[in-house]
Amino acid sequence: MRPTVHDIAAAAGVSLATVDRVLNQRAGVRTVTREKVEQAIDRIGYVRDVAAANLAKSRVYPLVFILPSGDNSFMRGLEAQVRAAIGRSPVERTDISIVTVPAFNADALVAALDAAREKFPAGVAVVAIDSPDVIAAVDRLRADHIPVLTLVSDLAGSKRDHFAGVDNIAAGRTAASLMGRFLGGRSGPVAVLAGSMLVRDHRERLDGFRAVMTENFPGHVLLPIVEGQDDPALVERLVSQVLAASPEIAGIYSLGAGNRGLIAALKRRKNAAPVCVIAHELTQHTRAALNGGLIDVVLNQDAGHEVRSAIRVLKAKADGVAVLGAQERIRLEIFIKDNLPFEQGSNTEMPFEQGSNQAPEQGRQD
Amino acid sequence: MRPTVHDIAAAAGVSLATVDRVLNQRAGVRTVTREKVEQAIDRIGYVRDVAAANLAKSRVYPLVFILPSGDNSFMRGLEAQVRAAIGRSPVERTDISIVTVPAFNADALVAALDAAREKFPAGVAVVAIDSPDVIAAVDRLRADHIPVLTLVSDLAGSKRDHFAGVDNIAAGRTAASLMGRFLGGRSGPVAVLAGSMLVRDHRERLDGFRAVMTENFPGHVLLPIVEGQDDPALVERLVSQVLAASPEIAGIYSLGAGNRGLIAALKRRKNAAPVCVIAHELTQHTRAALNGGLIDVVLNQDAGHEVRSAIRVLKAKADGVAVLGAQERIRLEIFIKDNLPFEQGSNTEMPFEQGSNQAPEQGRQD
DNA sequence: GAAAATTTGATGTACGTAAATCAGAAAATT
DNA sequence: AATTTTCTGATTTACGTACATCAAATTTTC
Repeated sequence: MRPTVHDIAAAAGVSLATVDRVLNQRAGVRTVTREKVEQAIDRIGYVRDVAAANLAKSRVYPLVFILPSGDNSFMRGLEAQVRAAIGRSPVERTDISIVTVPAFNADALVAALDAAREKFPAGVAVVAIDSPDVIAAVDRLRADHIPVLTLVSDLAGSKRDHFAGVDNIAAGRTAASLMGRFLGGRSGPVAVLAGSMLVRDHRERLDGFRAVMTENFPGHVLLPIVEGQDDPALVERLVSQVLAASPEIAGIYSLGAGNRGLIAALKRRKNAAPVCVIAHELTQHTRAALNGGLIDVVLNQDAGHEVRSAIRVLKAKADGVAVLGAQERIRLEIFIKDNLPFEQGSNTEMPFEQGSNQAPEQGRQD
Repeated sequence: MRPTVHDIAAAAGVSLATVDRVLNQRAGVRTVTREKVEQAIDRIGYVRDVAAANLAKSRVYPLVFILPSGDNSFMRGLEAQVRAAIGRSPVERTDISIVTVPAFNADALVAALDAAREKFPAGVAVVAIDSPDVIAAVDRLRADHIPVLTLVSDLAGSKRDHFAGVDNIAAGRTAASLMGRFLGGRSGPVAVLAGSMLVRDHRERLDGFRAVMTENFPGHVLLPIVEGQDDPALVERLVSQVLAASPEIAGIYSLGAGNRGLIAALKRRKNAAPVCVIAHELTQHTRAALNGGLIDVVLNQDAGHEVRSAIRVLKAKADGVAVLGAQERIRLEIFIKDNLPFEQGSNTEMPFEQGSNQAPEQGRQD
């Protein structure tokens, strides 16, 4: 049997009330007594039963998610995952609010972070823009002991507690490596399409891509970076211009969003030499393009996993408990036509029949 | 506030005791009363507080993991992950026992399954061998209402509740697609190295690989399948023979284990034409070979994720509650030299200081 | 060495559910 | 209508922790 607070009391030779004072750092315990209790705690290997503690506290975790607004399938998918988490709130004891701010606007983000701070939430998750003002705003939250987690794009130099997102340098390197090998002997320049150099994830992807291309595939010239602001309409115009200007183009690496525009531009480009296209984030559009052969590789981060991980980590940070590092690693998923997962509709297995504890007869629908 | 059993009682106009009888399907409730209660339950949207219920029940989940024994890095890694889960037992309320049986031995597996059944565990996870006897043994467990989960290799035709593993047909297809594209213009036959055709995961990988190779890359002849029994020593002998017999070989797909032997054989093969090598499972050996350029791609399934998912699913099945399908999808990870994750040592972030609920000062070591 | 301040103990209630007991009410059977 | 059987209500204890209150013991201060 796992030791309880009573066992601590007995082991330390003190009363339950004193154990409670130590465990929950209440005042009024002499240092000697506190040490006696703490020694007993790790002597008998006590670990607080978080479930029971939360029950007693009627603990809820008010969390704030700050996401960019705008017409961006990936971010809207991310928001949908947060909404799905809101649906699980009663079970997970969370109270999640979503705040959207204009994309690539540091001032708006700072305002949102400061507004969140006023409400003293148990944690804040934010898709960060890399700027000193944003770093300062994040550090203000941390100064108030509010855990902060960066989502998708990190914020180096800040005091944020955790980053839930992929290794974007590795993503860029992977894209370059696959691009180079897929192109094989073919020659021709390669275009890189980004959203904005203001966000760290885009910069890191570019750095990784450029490093591997210049080192391992110097035969392919990199065309000047195109910044499409993650906006499908703008992306389409810009890509069309690039394709017209460089008809001998061999590859395109789209490291940001707005791929709808990229795909539209590619579709209008008939009877020309094949282009190797690598894009980020699996959406209905990139999925269709992958199946249709317009895109060769999609690099993806699972938004659902990111959101669930973010919530787990923020709750753990709020409670001051450790997180399982391996579990919270966000994988860079590589999709080609052949390993596309089925589109998931309703994604629960074996719906729960209220009030039934019976083992189900069967349930095989993976 | 989330509704409780008391709210059900009030809403249905019955007593708490009756609500309890309905919720836990105890005898002695008239059908009309039961229906009245059930209607009240979904009218007010009651969801059982699993944490409180487990607390009241002092519930523990005895689980059995049946794994193949033998000198196989992947399986030993899987076992290590189960042991790690045993370390978390007090927190997760599990009581896990590990049973190892000789690999590719259906009779031994059946015996282990039947032995597990005697102990009436809350769930059984098994790395399945595809055979009618094993299917029958699994179905005997299910007949006793014991949830069964197949791990790594599935068991079609059985009544198993869930499969925790990757889509192996997609894995084979992915390997073929990458192989074909990496080979580019180069010609030459491709060798396939398997463990045994007795396990379904190996067969499915082969099927997927073969399908894409013959359809999209008919220029490459597939050499006869080599079965190395996942045994490094045997694999080394067999691969050396193949390399000697077909010096013009262009690619090798190792879809099973025992890659230590493959790597050793490749190392001994000096100054010959480059071979594109795709292998499964990231171990210290394949990782080193990937970094060293001996292997081009490693397809992987995260053993830690598989084990944690298996435990979550078995607990859910034992309680008859729904599982989050998306969360339990085991990803096929594709590793090339450029996206190898850092080797994880101790994998917890911010060790918990006993008895402290304080927010930590900082913690940035991703 | 007495008063004041601090520390400790004892005890009770609460969180939401499970499980048991026993008395009483309502049905079904004769 | 009386009896048996089945169903329902009321109440209590428990799980492990949090939190509050008040009394008693100990230490500190003057």
